[in-house]
Amino acid sequence: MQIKIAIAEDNGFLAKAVEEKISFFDDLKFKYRGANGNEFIGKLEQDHNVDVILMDIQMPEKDGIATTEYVKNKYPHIKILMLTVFDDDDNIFNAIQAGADGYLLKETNPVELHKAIIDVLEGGAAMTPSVALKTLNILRHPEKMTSDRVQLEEIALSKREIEILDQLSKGLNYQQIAENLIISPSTVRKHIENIYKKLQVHNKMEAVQKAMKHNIL
Amino acid sequence: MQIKIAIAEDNGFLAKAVEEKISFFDDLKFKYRGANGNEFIGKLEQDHNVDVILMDIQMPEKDGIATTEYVKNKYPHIKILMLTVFDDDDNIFNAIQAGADGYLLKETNPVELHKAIIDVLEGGAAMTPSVALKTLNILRHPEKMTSDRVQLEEIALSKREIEILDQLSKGLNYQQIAENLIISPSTVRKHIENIYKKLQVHNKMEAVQKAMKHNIL
DNA sequence: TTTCATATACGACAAATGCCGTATTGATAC
DNA sequence: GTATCAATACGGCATTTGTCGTATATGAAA
Repeated sequence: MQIKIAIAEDNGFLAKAVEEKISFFDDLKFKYRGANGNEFIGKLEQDHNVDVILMDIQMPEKDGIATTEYVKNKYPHIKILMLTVFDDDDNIFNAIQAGADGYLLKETNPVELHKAIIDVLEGGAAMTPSVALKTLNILRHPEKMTSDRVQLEEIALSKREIEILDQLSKGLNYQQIAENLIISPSTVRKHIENIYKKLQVHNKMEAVQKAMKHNIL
Repeated sequence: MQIKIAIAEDNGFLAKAVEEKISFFDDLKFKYRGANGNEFIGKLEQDHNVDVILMDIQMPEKDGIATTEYVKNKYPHIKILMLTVFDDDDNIFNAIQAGADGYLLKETNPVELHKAIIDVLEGGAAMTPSVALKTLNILRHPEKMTSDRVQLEEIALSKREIEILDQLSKGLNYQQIAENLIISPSTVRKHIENIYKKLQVHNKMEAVQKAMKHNIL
């Protein structure tokens, strides 16, 4: 028996790309697509013999979060995989609250998409590593969940800089960080100098505070 | 460059099995194993040139959670993957709080283990679908998180000390704090000296981190 | 009443930090 | 093919911090 899949996605090109990924696998069958939340729900009401829905978040009329909420309420057995370009905390959190069974980024390759579909049908959850990381971060800072959770402007720290900032936040000094990362203390200092410039701060504590506020740490 | 892997696992057979899984891949290199938390930490102190640690939870002497906490504090750059048979909410939650970068069940096959190792090294998080599901469930019921959990021993800081620590945490220096509290910088320094003694730390960042951990701030 | 904790304050010294240069290499972008 | 960025690395210098020791005043606890 083939797994029946429906797509909710406004962008025609992206929808086609996803359809194509699905077509690679014999056990997957694309049924229909809705170009926005309301249109999709309309089609679903007509034909709800669907196993998995691949849902975009940003859609006109009714967005993916609201649509997920509606569908999960009326057809709780249908699995929903969010498939989106947005991987910010807010969207992830809201999608989970709405009842999504997984959260994938659009760059996900066909094999991973296939695996994710199987995973959710077997009762698990699926997420790309970067999203998994964000859910862990939310779990690590429960106090932030209740609060407003306003998304601040992105601050572009490099991977190395975040690594160093993380160690700074633990109270390690330049020497120790240098040893851990197997680089020279001079380099650590230079990295920190650059971090300060980017965050517009002037000492370790301010840097860590600002980073936490922006959910970088 | 090969990825250097250490294992913390008390059961010899299971440790061997994991070693074997690792040996399938040319880009992975097994370095050493500790049969309990303390033994493992001993070896790690000798040789911390390790990229990823595969950590069991249930171990004598010092369990995987406590060991993870210790390692993450001293070597925050080293990635830790929990590899265990327990997939209950408490263990998952505690492992995440301790700083684990991923949570895999022992039945994980070599290919998935390999992918998980790559994922965490690339800065993501890795988890098996059933665990991912549990984290989503925890996120869906945040009210359970606020409940007691683990209350750490009380630490008796005076009112003045807390006041100073609070300002420290904002990134203010001695001079600024002195002005705010209308006392001499010398006094601020002495207070901070006393705070360090009480918290058994040696710099601002550690003091603030410890205070936050104990809900003083 | 005497001890203890707290808050106040200063001096000295070594270590760490913040801030300014400059410079090379490799990867990515245009 | 060149410009930009990330990561690496060093030197210098003023400031800040961490750790001593010492000291006085006050209120609470023993």
